[in-house]
Amino acid sequence: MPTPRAAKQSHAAPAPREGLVERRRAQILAHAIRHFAKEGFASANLDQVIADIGCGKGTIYRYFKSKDDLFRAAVDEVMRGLLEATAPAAGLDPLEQLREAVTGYLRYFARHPEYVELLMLERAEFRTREEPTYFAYRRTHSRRWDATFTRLMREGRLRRMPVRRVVDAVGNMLYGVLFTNHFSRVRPDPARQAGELLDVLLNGLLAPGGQDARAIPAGVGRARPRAQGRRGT
Amino acid sequence: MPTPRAAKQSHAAPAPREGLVERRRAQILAHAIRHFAKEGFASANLDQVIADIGCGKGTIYRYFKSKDDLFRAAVDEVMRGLLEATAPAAGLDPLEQLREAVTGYLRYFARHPEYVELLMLERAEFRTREEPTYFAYRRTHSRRWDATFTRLMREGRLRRMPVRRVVDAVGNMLYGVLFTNHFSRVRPDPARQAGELLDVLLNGLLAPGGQDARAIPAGVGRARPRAQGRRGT
Amino acid sequence: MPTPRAAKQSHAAPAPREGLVERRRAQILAHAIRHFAKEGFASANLDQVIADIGCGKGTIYRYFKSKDDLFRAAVDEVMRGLLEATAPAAGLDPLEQLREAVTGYLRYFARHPEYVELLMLERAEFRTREEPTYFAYRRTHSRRWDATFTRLMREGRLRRMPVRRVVDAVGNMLYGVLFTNHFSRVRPDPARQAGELLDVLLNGLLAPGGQDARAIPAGVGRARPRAQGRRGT
Amino acid sequence: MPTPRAAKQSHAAPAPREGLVERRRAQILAHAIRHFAKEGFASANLDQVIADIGCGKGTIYRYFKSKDDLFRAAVDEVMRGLLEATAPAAGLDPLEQLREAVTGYLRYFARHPEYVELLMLERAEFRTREEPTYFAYRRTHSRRWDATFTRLMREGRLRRMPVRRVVDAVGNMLYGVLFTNHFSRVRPDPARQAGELLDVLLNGLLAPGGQDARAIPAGVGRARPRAQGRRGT
DNA sequence: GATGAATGAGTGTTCATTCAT
DNA sequence: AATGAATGAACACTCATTCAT
Repeated sequence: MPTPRAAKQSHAAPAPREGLVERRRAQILAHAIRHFAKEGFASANLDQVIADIGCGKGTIYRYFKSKDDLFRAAVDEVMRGLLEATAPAAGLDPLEQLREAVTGYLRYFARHPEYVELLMLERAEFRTREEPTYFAYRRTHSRRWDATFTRLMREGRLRRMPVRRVVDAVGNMLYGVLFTNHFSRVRPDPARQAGELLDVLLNGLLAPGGQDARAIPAGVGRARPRAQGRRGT
Repeated sequence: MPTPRAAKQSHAAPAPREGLVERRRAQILAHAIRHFAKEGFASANLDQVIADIGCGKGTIYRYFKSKDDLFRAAVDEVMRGLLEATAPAAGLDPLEQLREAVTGYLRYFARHPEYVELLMLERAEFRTREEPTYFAYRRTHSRRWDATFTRLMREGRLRRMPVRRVVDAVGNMLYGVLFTNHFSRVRPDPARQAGELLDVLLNGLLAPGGQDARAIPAGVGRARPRAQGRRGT
Repeated sequence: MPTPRAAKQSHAAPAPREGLVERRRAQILAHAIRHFAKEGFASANLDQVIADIGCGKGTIYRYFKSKDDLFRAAVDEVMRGLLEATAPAAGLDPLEQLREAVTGYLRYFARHPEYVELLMLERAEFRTREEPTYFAYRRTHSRRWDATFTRLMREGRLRRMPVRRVVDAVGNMLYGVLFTNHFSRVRPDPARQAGELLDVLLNGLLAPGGQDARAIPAGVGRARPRAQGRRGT
Repeated sequence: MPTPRAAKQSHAAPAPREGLVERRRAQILAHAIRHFAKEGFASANLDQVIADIGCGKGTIYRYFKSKDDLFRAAVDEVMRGLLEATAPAAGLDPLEQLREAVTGYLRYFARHPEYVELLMLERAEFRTREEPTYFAYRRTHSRRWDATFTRLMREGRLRRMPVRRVVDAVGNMLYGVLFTNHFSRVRPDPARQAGELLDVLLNGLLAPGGQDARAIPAGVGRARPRAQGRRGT
């Protein structure tokens, strides 16, 4: 008993079910991410990807213009997820918001270790691209926090310093933690690690009221007597 | 009495110019680093490298077993330099030593921006290797600081916390700064940046004596109501 | 009811021309045999092969995994033909069967002189392989004759001796003739040569009833007084 | 106390001991034979040869013009030995002489299995050469036997047939045995095998006085009614 | 829409040979 | 005579991309 739509698939089926195209794309993307993460960009073989998916070679090229394109889409997908995972929760105290975002960030990569690989790969492979997606993302995204931190300084809760420095401090720390976690075997709990990390960042390493406080680093950068050699490079 | 070196040759004299081999190796390495940094590992073309050097193709293979081997040697070279650049200066106060090391680190990569590329490339290309050279270096190298930080804590100059956390905090921050510097156009002065960076790390972001001090982050990690399960993807 | 093959394709039709793949494979094989025979394995250049065929380089690799693989396939092809050419004709007297097989063998290589080259090449190039294809073929194939010769002995038509010796005598003679024919300029008629060859093998070289018959060789192998030098080997 | 010849070796020693050059040549040749036999011509690596010998790369080229030249010399060396091993013993009955020569042939290759490899390699590699050394050797060498066999026929001890056929029969059988021995695991005693082999060759396979004697093969070659099919290749 | 056979540019690597010392 | 650093021609193999069916 043919359905009404049966006739039109007589010898070539144009989208039998709605959303099939979207699902195909997502399927390809998922497999591609796995392969890229595992093999690296150059070593990843599209033949293996299609073998995994079980489709023909040409099919991938219906959805993505090229291997590069596919890779970019994969990275974008990762970033989209990261943006979602670090979206500030409304209605919370700013510092709580920050803690949530940091936790979200750590949890995101803890759940998808292969995404860390993608981040590295992107930079390694697309040297021509002006700026890696991750840093583009970070630059854009971090603006969300500028106002927050500025306000906290005005309220006297944060020390006064260029707001960029605050944002970068958090961003850099997170980026470093990302890879340290990835390469070490330990898989710390994201929430706990977010707490420890923010504890250091907010309160600093020095003992409170100690002799060094506000002393040593303040001296830094004053005189630099040592010769720098050929500055250039 | 013949010259000391006369005896070792039975009746023939190869007698290559002394140090020629070492210089060749260094020359190849330098050119290779430049090319890898600029093109990436996979895209780097050995034909171009030899064209630059002005030697035959086989020559490279006299000094390095393969392209991989050449790349590894390049990374090792970078690490050797980094170790040298961050060697703790004797006779300084520990925190001054730290400041010197951080400055050395930043200055090293400020002078050789292409080395940052190498670091990324290594991770991207040699996914089979258990641990990237940089992290192997860092793990080994950071032990040098364990004793120092432990003592500072005992003396009450640093807050008491697991020493690993301190070391990682510095390492992660540096690693993050490395890439942020690299991808942003700004090229801050290493000594100044070391100072700012340590200021944040040592003193923290919070205003001294403020309401938040030792409060917010402490609360972190207490309750984690959300289910962690392995959420799927 | 759709055509029988309609069901197997969901909604797309690759539908390659039937037999195209097989013909391609055969075409490549034929050209490869010619090239290998003419140039030898190591010197044979796949670029020239594809130039002859008129296809792209990758095409060969769709059908054969490597140059080695291609060569092996070429030798196998030769052996397949040889097996066919020497298949015993049913219903003939055993000695007539033998004559037919020998003729078939000689005719096969007389028609395809380049196949002799392949046989030599295989041995020369694949020293790691336990046993050359030709000898593997011969070992297997010669079993077909064991029963025949055994019966002939039992019937008193052949002299009693280990059946292996008979089979080997024929096989060795044929192998020798193969190369002698190949390297000398004469191209004797296969049927005539088979007759001459079997005449010698069956009747022997000695004059009938002569003084030497069953005498000289019988003495062989009795005492071996001469020193063998270092036996080793 | 310097010898009179001491002065001339002041800084380069031209042939300190007489015969050193010859010994060097022989040494290189011996190592080369081993390597060629083991690896094949194309795969044999001169670097390994010199490593084995313990001399410099250039040295080989002082003694042999090229790799080809070295290989040819190696084969010639093998043939020289074979000629020696099969030299007819004077004062023996011709059939005894033959038996001795055959035994010598088999013993030679039994002692030096790798020489068999060389024979194959020569043919495989030097396809341009008109005639392989082995067959050139055989052609020349076999003339030694023409007179002998002719005389035996005249004396009625051998059946009358073209003398070439006799010589070839022996030569082909030997060549075949050579490889059969080489590829099978059995290592028969040369003298015994020579006896068995000559027994078959001289007395034939047929039972004496049997029905088949002088019958079957005689009919061979008469009419060849069978169609040859597509003659070409 | 889907397929997979065909393509060919691109490149790492080998190794016989040369020659300055 | 001997050495071994340098050379560069040669070649198998890969894989992203295309397109006829």
